[in-house]
Amino acid sequence: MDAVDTSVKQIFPLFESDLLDEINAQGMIKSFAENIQVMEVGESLAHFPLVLNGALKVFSENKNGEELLLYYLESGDSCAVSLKCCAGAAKSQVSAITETPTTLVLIPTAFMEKWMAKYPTWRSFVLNIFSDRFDELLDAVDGLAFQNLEQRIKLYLTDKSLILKTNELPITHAEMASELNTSRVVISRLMKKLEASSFISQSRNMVVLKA
DNA sequence: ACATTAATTGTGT
DNA sequence: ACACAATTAATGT
Repeated sequence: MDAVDTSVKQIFPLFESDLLDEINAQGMIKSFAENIQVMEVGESLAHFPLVLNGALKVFSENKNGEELLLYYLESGDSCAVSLKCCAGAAKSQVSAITETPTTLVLIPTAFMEKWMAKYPTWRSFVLNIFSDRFDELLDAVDGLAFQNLEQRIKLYLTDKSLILKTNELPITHAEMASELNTSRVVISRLMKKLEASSFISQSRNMVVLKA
């Protein structure tokens, strides 16, 4: 399919054309609607995902069903955790859910390593993915360890508005609570504060970031 | 247009 | 953390 080639090319302009051809030949395009579980804890991966467009959130989930948001993926990203899984044939420790309608290119894991050796651009792409995600993870951990919840909320909201490309965020306090894994009441109280300091304004199912 | 209900948000202990 | 009050959106009549 030529559509594959052209869109991959647009998003990963650095890839050499041989590599694009291989992606074109081996990759499968898959589109998802918004709010679809793309990956679940415990699932093992036969394919390595590249995000063409859209956005997904990646989070870890404990046995009680509590979530903790790790990071967002958007166009041009991929997931370091799935890289690890490919390499070690390990099972995924995280889940991913589409945040907007999303399309992915799925590449059979077998090609991962071949391409690493064959294509310098692929190699550096993969290394970059690792480094980017690692940084984001550090941020997340830093937030957990050192920042107060108010800071985390601010970060969460600004991040989300970046991903969704709007500052009108259709979320409930309960959803935020589960992603940042606190209780809803605490979120409500902090959100009230943020509203008072006119960082946001809110109404039912809606938070608006102020400029 | 009004009443009923369910979901979301606010507050006091 | 819990319980409950207040508010708002959705639905039926």
